[in-house]
Amino acid sequence: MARGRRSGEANTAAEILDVAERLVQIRGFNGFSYGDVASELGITTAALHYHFAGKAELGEALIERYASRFGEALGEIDQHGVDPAEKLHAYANLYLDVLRDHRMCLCGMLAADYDTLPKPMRNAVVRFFDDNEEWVGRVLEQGRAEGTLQFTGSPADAAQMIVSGLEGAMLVARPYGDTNRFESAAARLLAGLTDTTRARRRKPASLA
Amino acid sequence: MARGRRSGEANTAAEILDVAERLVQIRGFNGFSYGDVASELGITTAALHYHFAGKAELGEALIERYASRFGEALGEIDQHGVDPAEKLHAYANLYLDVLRDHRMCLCGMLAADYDTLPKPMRNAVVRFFDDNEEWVGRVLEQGRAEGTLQFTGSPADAAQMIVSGLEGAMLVARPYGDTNRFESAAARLLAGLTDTTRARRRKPASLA
DNA sequence: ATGCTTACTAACTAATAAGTAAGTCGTCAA
DNA sequence: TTGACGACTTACTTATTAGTTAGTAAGCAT
Repeated sequence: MARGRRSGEANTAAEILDVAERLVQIRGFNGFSYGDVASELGITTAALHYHFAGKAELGEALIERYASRFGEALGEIDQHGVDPAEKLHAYANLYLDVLRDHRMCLCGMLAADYDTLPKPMRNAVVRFFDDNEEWVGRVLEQGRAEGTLQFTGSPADAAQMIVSGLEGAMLVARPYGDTNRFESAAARLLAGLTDTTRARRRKPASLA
Repeated sequence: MARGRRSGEANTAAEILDVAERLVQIRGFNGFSYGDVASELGITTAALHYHFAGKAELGEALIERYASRFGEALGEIDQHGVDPAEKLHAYANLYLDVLRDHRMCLCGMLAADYDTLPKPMRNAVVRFFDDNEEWVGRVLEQGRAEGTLQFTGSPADAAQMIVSGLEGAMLVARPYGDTNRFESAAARLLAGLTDTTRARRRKPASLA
């Protein structure tokens, strides 16, 4: 035990990730520095460089951990939630929990910063969305097969709208500091799939 | 005339806003510097400070101009678009035009950066969303009155979902570099309002 | 022609940024 | 008990940041 020298005695790498994660979710990847993280933990920036070679590597580790936790949460929903509609609500609640912490989704924030990110981080961000959409798509497919969910077009397409809709609802809710805004938008987003009075087979409306 | 001394002879303040606007939309407010703008225009950062006291003031001017242009575009839709459903599609196309330029909505981007913004910029960002939601809300109200648009709850609530849904669709589409992603999500978002078993075709507009 | 204003530049500064090299201190395995 | 290792710190460097100060060239009004 007590492998470190610091008072807290805990796993410094994990603490760095905790602080950096919160800062990215609140301030964006270009809105925080190694100095911010270090001073909050009472260590030096050199210590950060010891654990994570650079900001790029820290960022990668951040997404990796976030995605894996998110994946675990999805697994838990799969185990507990029976009804696809319930699964979707549980999924939206994952976002709500983040928002309640006054945070943006890590990857939603990084999507905004996308053009400034190192390539490995970019790839990891896209993978996060891919994985999420795949999971939501499977739930939608299941719901349609069971007859409890209705939507037009492919499950993948509908999943894209759900995921990006939730991300957008978080994005806009934060400036208002109002979780109700998110809850209302999320509910409306999902209502379109569970409302049985909605049309069943309409032509795929096109923009423009 | 020819009040400036630079070769291009044009309005430097407007050029600064043009460059800064693009940089914010692509890289975020913390992802560009006075130096970036200045070097792109072939002037010094001191010249930027002459026109805009600081980054905060530049940011304010950016939002003000963007919001006013957006407001003009909404006014044009009001003049030309008869049908509320068409208005909504025209509204979504405003976003699509931005995305085609590989940009995020200025205020969507600033919503991500919100916690790091000076207070005047924060207020201006919220005002942008308020104005947009108000406009969309009015269109929804009109559509419901005409019977061409259907939705539950208040128009303001539904407008919130539309606006944040479109912002999210832009946010997520950019990492994929795929405007189709946005178009598909936007169409689906609006389909929920126009697409019911009752309204198969839009009826002739009885109101302007 | 003189002075005022506009639109800048050159040349700084102080603060912060990420990153590096070398050394220190405690723990553990042999 | 020693010496390797892990987890740091001290003390830097180099680049970039926003911002300032003083000066200057050109045009305009009087």
